[in-house]
Amino acid sequence: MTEQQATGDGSTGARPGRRPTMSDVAEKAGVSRALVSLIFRNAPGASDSTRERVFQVAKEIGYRPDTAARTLASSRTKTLGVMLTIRNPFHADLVEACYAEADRVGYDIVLSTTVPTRDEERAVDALVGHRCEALILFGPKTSAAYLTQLSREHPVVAVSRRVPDATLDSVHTAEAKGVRQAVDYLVKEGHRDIIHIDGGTGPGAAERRKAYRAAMRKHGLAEWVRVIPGNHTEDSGMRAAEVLLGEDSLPTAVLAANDRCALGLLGALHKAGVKVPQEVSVVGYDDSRVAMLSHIGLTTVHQNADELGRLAVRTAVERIESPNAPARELVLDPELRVRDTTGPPR
Amino acid sequence: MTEQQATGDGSTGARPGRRPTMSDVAEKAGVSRALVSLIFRNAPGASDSTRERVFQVAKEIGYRPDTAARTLASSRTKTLGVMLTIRNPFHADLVEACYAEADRVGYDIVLSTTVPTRDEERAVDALVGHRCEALILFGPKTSAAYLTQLSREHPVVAVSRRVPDATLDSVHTAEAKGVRQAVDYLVKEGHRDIIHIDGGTGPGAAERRKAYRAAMRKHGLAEWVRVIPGNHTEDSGMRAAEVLLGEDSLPTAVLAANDRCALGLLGALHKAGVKVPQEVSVVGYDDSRVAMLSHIGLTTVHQNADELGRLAVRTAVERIESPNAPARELVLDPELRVRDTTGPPR
DNA sequence: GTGAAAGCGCTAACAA
DNA sequence: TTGTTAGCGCTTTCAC
Repeated sequence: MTEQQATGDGSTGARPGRRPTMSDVAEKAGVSRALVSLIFRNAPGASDSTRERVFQVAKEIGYRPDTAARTLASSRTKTLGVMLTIRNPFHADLVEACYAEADRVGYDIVLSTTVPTRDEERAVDALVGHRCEALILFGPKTSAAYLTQLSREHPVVAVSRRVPDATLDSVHTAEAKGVRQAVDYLVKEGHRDIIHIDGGTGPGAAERRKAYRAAMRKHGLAEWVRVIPGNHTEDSGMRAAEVLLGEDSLPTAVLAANDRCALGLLGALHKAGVKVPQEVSVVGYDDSRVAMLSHIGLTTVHQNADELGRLAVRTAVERIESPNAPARELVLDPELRVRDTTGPPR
Repeated sequence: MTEQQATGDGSTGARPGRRPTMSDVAEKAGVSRALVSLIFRNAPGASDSTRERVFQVAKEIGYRPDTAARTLASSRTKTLGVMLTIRNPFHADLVEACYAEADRVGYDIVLSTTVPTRDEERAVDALVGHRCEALILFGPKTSAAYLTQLSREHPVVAVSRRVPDATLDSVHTAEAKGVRQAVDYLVKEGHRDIIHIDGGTGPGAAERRKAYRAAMRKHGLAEWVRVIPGNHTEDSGMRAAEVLLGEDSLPTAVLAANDRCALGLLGALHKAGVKVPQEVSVVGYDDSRVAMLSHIGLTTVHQNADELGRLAVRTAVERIESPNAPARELVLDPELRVRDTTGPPR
């Protein structure tokens, strides 16, 4: 690393001076503080010309409303809290959809991510601390008990996770249906030795596992059922590949836990010189936009992120408005998207 | 979509009731409010047993400190604001590194992302509204004037973007060095027809473009210089592929704007049946972890995200502590990582 | 449109 | 350890 002084005037301009308040704006614009408040909330009661002048002055002196003060003073924050895992590309798709819908319905969004050093509980605490009016949790892995408790205190919407017997709203895809489509398709192509890499405790994993077993049984393929432990990361795909490559023969098809897992698997297979789909077919799950742009078109079960995000926000807002309405479970249909990583068995 | 009532007790438990405050905790624990405050700030002055009891009670009644009130009351928030683009996988790497370092130095982080419907200015406003003590901006594309103005009002650290003559701190990679390494390597492999897909207004793009031209000239390859317009998304890689595939012959090597661009390019080339690296060599830039796990090992210029994030936080904190110190520019050396998308020309 | 006043839930400083 | 006090910057209500 090299360090150099920037070529500027030798010091940052950042004056530690007092940050401008609403009073400063009011004074400079020659109006009352109440009026400024009203204008910034864009409530009716100020003329257009005054409005404009106030905004102008605010800009000049660099005034920005203080969210903390605003939050504290008003009962409402008009804010939705979203918990996500920043490393998950599918979550990025969801976030974009949430913002779009939140804009439409007049809510702000605050983000809180889990990272290896920051668990879900901390992420949620941050959101609650910011007084979000509802929490939208992307694929929470925490216990059902925790979720239930949380939902007693705040409106909570779980995305991509079913919470059986829940007192909270959830929005997710019909996991079983997606898996069934994938298995049906593979069987139709002629596959029998179809294995599944498990998603562990990841969202939807249990349903997918169960659906895989059921679908295999339905096709009279019970004896071929095999579930390799894993999770929803690229790493688990790579590990699964290691396991498989260490055995006498490869299965003819693999149903990965999700796209990330499939990507890891593909990478490892490629490195080992295994041809996809000629030697092994691989199916993902999610159809996150990044996966779509992967080197090779991944056959995967499409989840409609735009719709999922939109519904999550809509559900959250409706829950805020009617806290006592019955809990709802919104289920979207997935859709198998056949692309280039699948074909007939070798 | 299907909608069903959850199988729970028919209603969310979310009681719209008052949220517990510090006073509630104090009362229930039989101590003073001041003591509770003190305990939650983990300041000295309470016995361990009291501490424990207070936390216990807080948990029971579901109390969480109110960030807004806390922020408003105290002059400091101990919070760093990070602006990112959620769709950018490299930013995910940076965020993780920032959290790790922030934890170490006792700061919180609040995230604000740009999405297609939310520009950088809005993202920054949100951060400032939350009274972040410093702003860390990942690859800001906004004008230098805006950044300069902003840095007059708040400590600002720009990551992955040089701001010439700046009054703000920046942390980035020596772009030119990375590009030079890539071109040197390609030339050594025998390439001459090396083109560059431009990163447009993206962070580092101008430097990379310039360095590409310089490196080509240095090798006496000035007549081969060719820059295709683009940006830092997968899409631009796909578009560039379209352009190239529509011409008489392909270049033998492509230096993509970044990994995402390279990924898009690879996907499109693959679909068109073009073999990489046999027919075309492709080099990315960033070495984001996702790219590493791509189907094929991408040759790319590695930027040390962990170190970049760590330094960004460190710089931000130092700036908060000494607002008038001279602005600094921290430059990390990149490193070419040769993997599987490059080889000798056809 | 103004001006005043109360209060949001907390911090911070003080005296007890 | 306790209570008290005075704000933090804003919203909200009210009379003007």
